[in-house]
Amino acid sequence: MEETVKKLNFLEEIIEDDLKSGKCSSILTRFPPEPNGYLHLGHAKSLCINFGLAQKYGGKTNLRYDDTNPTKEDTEYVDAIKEDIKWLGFQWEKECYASDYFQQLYDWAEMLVERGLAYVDDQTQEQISEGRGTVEKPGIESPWRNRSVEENLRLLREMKDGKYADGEKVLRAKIDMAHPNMMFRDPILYRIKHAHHHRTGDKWCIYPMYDYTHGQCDSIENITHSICTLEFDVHRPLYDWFIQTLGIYPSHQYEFARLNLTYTLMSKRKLLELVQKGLVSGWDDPRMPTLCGVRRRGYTAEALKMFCDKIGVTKHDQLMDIQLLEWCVRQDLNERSNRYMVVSDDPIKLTVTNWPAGVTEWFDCPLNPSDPEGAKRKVPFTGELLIDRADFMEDAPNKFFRLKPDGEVRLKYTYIVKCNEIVKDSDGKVVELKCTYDPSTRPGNGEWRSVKGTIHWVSTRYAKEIELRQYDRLFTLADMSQVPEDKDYKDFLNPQSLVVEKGWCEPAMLEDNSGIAVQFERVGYYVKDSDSTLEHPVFNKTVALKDSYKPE
RNA sequence: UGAGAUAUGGUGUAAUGGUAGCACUACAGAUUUUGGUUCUGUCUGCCCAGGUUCGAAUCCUGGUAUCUCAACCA
Repeated sequence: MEETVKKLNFLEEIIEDDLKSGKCSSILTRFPPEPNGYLHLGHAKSLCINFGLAQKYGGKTNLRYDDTNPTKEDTEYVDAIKEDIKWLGFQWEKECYASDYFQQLYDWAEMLVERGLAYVDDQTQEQISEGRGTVEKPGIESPWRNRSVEENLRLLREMKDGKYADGEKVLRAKIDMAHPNMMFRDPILYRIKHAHHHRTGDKWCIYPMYDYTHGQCDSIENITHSICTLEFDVHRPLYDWFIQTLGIYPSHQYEFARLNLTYTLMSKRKLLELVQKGLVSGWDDPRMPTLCGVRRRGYTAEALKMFCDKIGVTKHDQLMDIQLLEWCVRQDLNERSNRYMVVSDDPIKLTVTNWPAGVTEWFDCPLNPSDPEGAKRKVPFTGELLIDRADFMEDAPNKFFRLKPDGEVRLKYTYIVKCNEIVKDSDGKVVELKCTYDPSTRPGNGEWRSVKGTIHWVSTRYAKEIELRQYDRLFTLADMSQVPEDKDYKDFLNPQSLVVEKGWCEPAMLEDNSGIAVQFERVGYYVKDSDSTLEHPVFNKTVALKDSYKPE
């Protein structure tokens, strides 16, 4: 009866070692989004790691906006990011902004200039790029590299004071133009941008670059473990260089593999393009992999966290099968979501010929069958019903368990009916089924009788018309990070990703505000009522039935 | 002959010199008032080649493959 102890991932090992060795007495992590877009599934992983680790080891996490590029950032994003983090159930210790530290960062820049470790470069962007060399060829030094400290200081101050136009000059660190790590070939520290910043307004016209900012911000906040994705691996030596050179609190950077999902685009830049070009209705379009998108689609925070827990934390690239995410969602929703019966699209009328005219019988049906004694909803049964067209088949194969001529089927939660007669229109299309019900099969009345099939139904008298939206994957290419060179990622947009059709539901569904939906077999239903004021995510009913039924 | 990182079933993830395990997927069966859920079973795996060792996914040597880096983005 050994308890299976969950193994530590490599970050947990590092933290436990640091705590044990006394390198730090408690941990402080940070979540550092740039407010230039909405959070997506990839961020969920980062969130779970940064906040989760801190929670596990009794530490804290700061929310820090990496807002060093005013031309791309906006308060709209700042607010949306907070909302998404809260929705996931995480609480940050301090809300910080890189822009809070602009003055400190600038003072350090002057210090570097004074120590001969930074200079103002007058080259154009193209010249700088050329001078940097390539991964295989060393770069060459800028002609401005050896200006005097006094001149550099004067120029830097003039840059700050707005004397120069955008792009005219930059401040660069003076390290090594032949360094094997490209990051060290005199990285740019400051560039001129006469742009309005969402927080500092017009106070600054020079803005620090990421590499010059991130480590110092971590250090200022005393972040013990700065956890980011793998592509920042090559930046780490530079991260350390600034901290060492400045002699400030030694934060350390650790990297993990970012999350990739099959059929899912996870690039903020491209998601922004989808929004801007109107290919989706917005960042919260339920087909988007954004947190607000999947939330609208009915995914729960618990499911996302379960998923993040399952995918682990490693250092090699991962392409997760989206089916694991969907499994987590079903797993969570299966126990908690309310279910209702819905009939979709082009239904068939089912008349119960031996049902007394005008009579309605109300059934108490469980909202969730995993708790049969739990909360109930009232469902009206009458003599005229609608069923899904897919639930009837005239020439049915043996394995078809639903309604067929002379066959029996249970109308979920109510009676067993038998199909006696098929009514067709002039085109031969089935328009009505005349059935008889067996009163002895009423649940709770005597002995229980089993039939092979159970189908959903709604009463024509009480049914509410709704809009059924069926969502599929937005993209058709399994690995969206591997779009072929000659193709545009938008070439792989799935035209069937959203199918809207008419449907009818039982009345109780429209009174439900639980906001919980479910998705089965990669297809989810999302329901809007006719006056379009309420959106009701709903537990699907026959989607799985239809999809998993394979004739022959 | 640039630097760095990483290699375990189809996909992810464990193993810290001692029986390669778990989850998802797929397939098969049982149960079932949703063809869902649940339960049971099956299929596939240590990048390659040497070496050390009684014993190697793990240690050593040499290969190979993949990813990241040449934005005044983060």
